[in-house]
Amino acid sequence: MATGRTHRPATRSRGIPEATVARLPLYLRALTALSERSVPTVSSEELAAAAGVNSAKLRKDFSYLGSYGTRGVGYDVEYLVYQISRELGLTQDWPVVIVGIGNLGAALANYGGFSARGFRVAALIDADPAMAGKPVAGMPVQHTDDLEKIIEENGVSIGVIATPAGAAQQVSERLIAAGVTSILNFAPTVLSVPDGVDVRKVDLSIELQILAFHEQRKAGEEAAAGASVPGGEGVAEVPGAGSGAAPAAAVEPPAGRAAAVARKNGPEGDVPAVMPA
Amino acid sequence: MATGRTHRPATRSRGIPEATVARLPLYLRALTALSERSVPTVSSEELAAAAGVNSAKLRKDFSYLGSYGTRGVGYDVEYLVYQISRELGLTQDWPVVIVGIGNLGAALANYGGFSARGFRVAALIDADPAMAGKPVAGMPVQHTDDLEKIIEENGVSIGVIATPAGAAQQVSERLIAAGVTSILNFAPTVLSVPDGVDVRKVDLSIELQILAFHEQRKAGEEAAAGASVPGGEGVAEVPGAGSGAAPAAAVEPPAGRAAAVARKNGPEGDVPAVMPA
DNA sequence: ATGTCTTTGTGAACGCGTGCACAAAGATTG
DNA sequence: CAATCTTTGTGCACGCGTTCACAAAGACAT
Repeated sequence: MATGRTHRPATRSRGIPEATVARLPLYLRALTALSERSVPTVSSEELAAAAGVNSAKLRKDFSYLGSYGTRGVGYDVEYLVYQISRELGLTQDWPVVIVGIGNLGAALANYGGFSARGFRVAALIDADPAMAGKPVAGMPVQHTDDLEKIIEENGVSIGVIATPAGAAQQVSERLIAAGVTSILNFAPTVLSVPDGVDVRKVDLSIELQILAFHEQRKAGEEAAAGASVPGGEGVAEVPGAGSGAAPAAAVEPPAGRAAAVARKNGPEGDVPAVMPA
Repeated sequence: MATGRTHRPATRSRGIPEATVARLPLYLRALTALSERSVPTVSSEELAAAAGVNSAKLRKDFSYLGSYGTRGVGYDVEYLVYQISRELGLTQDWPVVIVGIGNLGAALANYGGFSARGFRVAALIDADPAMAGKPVAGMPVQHTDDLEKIIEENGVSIGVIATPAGAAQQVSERLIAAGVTSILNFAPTVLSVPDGVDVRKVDLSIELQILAFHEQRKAGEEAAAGASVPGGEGVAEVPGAGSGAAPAAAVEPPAGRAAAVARKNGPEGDVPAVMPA
């Protein structure tokens, strides 16, 4: 999953553990699918399988919401859909703004999943004057100058940041000053926000790096365990055809402990692309 | 953060806790920024602040990697950058494929963060024949028919799925059969994969739902605590101008316990958009 | 009405992650 | 070389989250 956790640690909300809250949308999705197939009831076992979790965990999660099941039968699908929706606040309409209409921002604006669940894109905002007025996803992009006005007029409390990293902190401050109290941040930066403001982070490159870690570990284990293909430097014609991955080129050797003290910009030369990692 | 966790629970890899691994990319980013500014060393306190974590946590995290600091001084930036890069496997080149070149897939292809950190987009794959050959991010889209061939020829072990929900499971199976062992899934579905395959999930609508939960809770607390604005149904002229959010319309009342048994498609009518939630 | 069978709801144990607080280590100064 | 000061590395305790396992509750059959 590509979701980091930037949350106040404890503050168990109304007794519902944070971990449980994070799973409720998962259950809701599975239940919605069942509802569409007109399935009247489900057991914890079935629903857990559909959501990809342990059935005991699911039952405990639901127990925090109340006793909504019937022993010997299971859970009423429609009823549970409503209860979870209500608990998550999806029975309300949440206007959101997307700031930063680049590749990602435009994709988010076009993403159907938002409107499908009670989230209404109230406005698209970008700092580029050339973007102003341009329609994206059937909606004219507005300029950053009007950010505060837009937030207040629409009663927006949730903001999505899809700007380059450099602009994210400042944008978040303006959003918060205007009344936003929840932020979904796609920019690869750590946002510092005052207490009471929730930030959730989606960072694509971090997710890939975590995968790379496990991938490397797998490759290492494999090499260590089965001592097959012993010819270390053997010329592999078709690299990794089949199982094991085949990393292509090695990069940048050590560089010596505290050697390079004042190097202007190391060989790792991160020329910041559209959105630097 | 917008990252769910779909991971084998324990299996502490080589003694490095999963939670630590998830933070390493964060440290790496902060360190890279310092490196670019030619800062030679940092204390755990400074680096922790830059990464947005507790300094004790950071030191403990680094202790899993080894003793790379110098007491009384701090950590050598360049050296630490290398060590973390190596630990994460970023000193290798990781070819990835992106499957599903819709709005999101195209945005991902254009996203600079990938190539900036050792991840090379080896191919873009889409099931739509009309897309085949079309250039996206300076690279021709290839058809799904060639998926296996592409994976094997390029030694790809990491796949990114950005297809509609309905296609994701099947795509994952083909990727895995062809040799992919790590998947970053943007489709709103629970993928079931064999042991040994890592899946990380990025789900935009889930992140928003979690924010909505907290947002609702804040609004509730506010209403409960400060009994100001007592006129429950009072007509708010400018909704939520300033602090509290202003949810607009209420949706779908209860529906009565086990009443609606066999409803074809509830009022929640989820007409699946481009990417259904 | 009684018994059986299914499935929930939860008490309890365990393990991981976090954060405090401090001793050990090394740099630096006199 | 000794004293002081800074900062790391970690032992320990605490709390959250997960999982097991089972008693209680209700449906259903007889």
